[in-house]
Order: sequence, then structure tokens, then C-alpha cells
Amino acid sequence: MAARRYDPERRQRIIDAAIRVVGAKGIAGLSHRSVAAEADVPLGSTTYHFKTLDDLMVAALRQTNEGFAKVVREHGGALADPGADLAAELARLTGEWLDGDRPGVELEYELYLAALRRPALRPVAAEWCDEVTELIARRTDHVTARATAALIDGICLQVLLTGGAYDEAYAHEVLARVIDGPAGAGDARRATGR
Amino acid sequence: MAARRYDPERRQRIIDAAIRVVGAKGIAGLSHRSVAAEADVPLGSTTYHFKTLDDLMVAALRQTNEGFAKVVREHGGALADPGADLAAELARLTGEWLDGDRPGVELEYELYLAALRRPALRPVAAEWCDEVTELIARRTDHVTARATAALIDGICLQVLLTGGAYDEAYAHEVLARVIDGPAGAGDARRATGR
DNA sequence: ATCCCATGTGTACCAGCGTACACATGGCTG
DNA sequence: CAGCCATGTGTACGCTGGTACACATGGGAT
Repeated sequence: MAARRYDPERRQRIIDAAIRVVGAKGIAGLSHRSVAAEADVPLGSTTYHFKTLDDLMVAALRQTNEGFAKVVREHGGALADPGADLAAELARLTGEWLDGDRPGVELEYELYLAALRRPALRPVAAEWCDEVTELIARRTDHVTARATAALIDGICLQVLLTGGAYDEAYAHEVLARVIDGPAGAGDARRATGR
Repeated sequence: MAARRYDPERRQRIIDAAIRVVGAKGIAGLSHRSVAAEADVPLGSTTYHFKTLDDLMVAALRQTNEGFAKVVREHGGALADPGADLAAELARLTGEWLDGDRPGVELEYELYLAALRRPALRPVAAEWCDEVTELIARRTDHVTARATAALIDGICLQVLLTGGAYDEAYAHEVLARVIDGPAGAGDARRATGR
């Protein structure tokens, strides 16, 4: 098998350092050198483990994708409860995520949005999308889940990009429209968008 | 008045060149030099008109913000018609925007999303948000308009970031939920328990 | 025990960057 | 019509970046 001689954690430490660098200076501040300094390893070590910065970003994005999932795991027990108000629960979770670790959220979105210009990141961004959708789809049909994920993304973006505050009541209200929309109209199962 | 000696269009040409550069190489490829080369002006000229790259990006973002508005102006006549199906109209317009000028859309989003890490861009991003919201708010209340704008953003993002295709029927369906959701009354949405 | 090679290290090269600054030019004000 | 100064130009400096490459080391296969 792979034989990691001296520092079996070397690669992982570089990824962690990259995440800290992006958090502190943004993607623009990410370089082999800055990561090497942050991880306290020589320059050659970062170029050895990650030939290109895209490779490093893919690894970092994969790791940060855990962020929201972690919040869900820790505070989202009610999500699975069929009796709970799904829209209210999602609005609450999103608020906790945004208010609890704003730098972490910004970092996660920065890496996520970087996929716009870096095709290498797109599969990872798509994974993240699918994971959130699947999570919601345990309580709704697939179309509703996709739309709910999109709406949450849009709401978060508006908060992050404009510097405004998160309004949980507003989020609850409009999330409910998407989630309860097809149920309230009478034909409960009318979703076959794809 | 300002006295532009030789080249009254100099500043504007630099902005246009900056937009072309971002379109071709992304924000990461934007520099005083690359813009100067693209605009065919000496280096000193770009640094004279725009002290920092942020200044240049603000000007570029302001200009690109016209993109969607332009589509609306040219193809969105029905938007103002109170008899038209607003959700269908928006879904159609978004499709035209995404399919008609994909590079332009990516460029616009790249500049828009750059506000995440560049506070200087946030006021401009907020302006763009407000403009779209106001446009929609001519047919709906303000909360609905904001949510609709957020949902459109989210849907576009999912298309752009994951490389998927735009599904107009899906967009129509979920936009309708947000827009028609509060059909009963403004705040009595929870009253219709079953 | 020996050797291979994955892993790790140090350094040098060159390109591109922001910035600064001295200088050129000619419309506008007075 | 004379001078000011907004505008425009060319060049140089110091820094940081990606990349390449020669060299070091020691675990495991033989």
C-alpha cells in the first residue's frame, strides 16, 4: 500500500492550511507558497502533493462541504420528524448556519462559487447540490427539494452579497410557499418536472 | 466641466476592455496590464483612471448589470401586462437570458459574486438585487418580489455551477409556487391548515 | 542486505504584478 | 496669450507567483 514515511498527515495538514488561507485572504490569496507557510511545510511539499491549485481547491471544497451537513447533523434532528414544520425547520437551520459561523459560510460559498470559472470544481459543487437536495427530499418530492435548495441558496446569497441581515420570518414564509405549494392546491402529487 | 483632451472615450474603452478580459480570463486574469493591452492604451493610463482594480471592477459591474435589464427591455414586454402569467414570463425570460448569451451571463455572475469577498462591490450588487426586485414588485408585493429574485438567482446558480441544463418547465412550476403562494391573503397563509 | 522509488526539501529562474514617479502635452481659465 | 493642471506616457523597482529540477531519505520489496 501507500507508504507515508515521516508525516502521514502531511497531505491533510496542507488541505487544512489551504482552507485557513482561503478563509483569511480569499481564493485570490491562495498560492502554493501561502499554503506552505500556513501549513509550515516547505514549498516543494505543496507542489508535490497538489500539482495545481485547482487540485488543492477540489480537496478543500470537498472538505468544507461538510459544513452545512454538520450543522444539520448537530441541530437538525427535527428535520427527519414527519410531524415538524419543514419550512420552519429549514429557516431556523439556515439562520443558525449564517449567524453561527459567518466566516465559515463565506469560505464555503467562495469555494462553491469558484466552480463558475473552474470546471474542475463543478463535479464537487454538483455533489454538494445533490446532497442538500437529497436531504430535503426525504420529506418532499424531488422537484420541491431541488427548488427549496435553490431558494435557500438565493436567500443566503442575497444576505452575503448585499451585507444585509438574515430574516428568518421572511425565509420561513417563502420556503413554505415552495414546500407547501403543490400540496395546498388539491392535487398533492403533481411534480414531475424533470 | 472635465476636460478630456485627446481621447474622450478613453475611460469608457478601458471599462469595455476590462469586461472583455474578465469574460475571457476571469477575474483572476484581470490586471492593469491585461486591461491596458486589451484596450490598447499604455499601462499608466489604466492606473490613472482607476487607482485600484476594485474601482475598475465597480465600473465594470455597473455596466454589466444592464445585461438582464436589457433582456427584459427587449423581450419582456409582457412582464408589465397584468393579464400575463408572471411565473411563465419570468421562466421564459430567464431561459432566454441563460441560453442566449451564456458567456455574458457567466461574466455577470462572476462580477456579481465577487462582492462576497470585496466589500467595495457590495453596494453595486445590492443595487442590482434591488432593481430586479423592483421590476418584479410592479406585479407583486415586495416580499414575493424579493423571494422570486432569490429563487431565480438560486436556479441560475445551480445551472451555472453544476453545468446542468436549464429546465424552463421546472422553473415555471416553482416560480409559480412562490408568486401565487399567498393568493389567499397577505398574512393568512397559515390559516388554511388543511 | 540491497536497491528502488515514493516522499520530502531547497533553490533558482523567469514572468507578471502593483506601484511610483518623472516627464509630455495642450485645452481652459484668467 | 500665458500658464496651470487634468490628462496621458514610459520606465524602473521590488515583490510574489508557478514551475522545474537536483538532491536527500528511508520503508519495504526482493
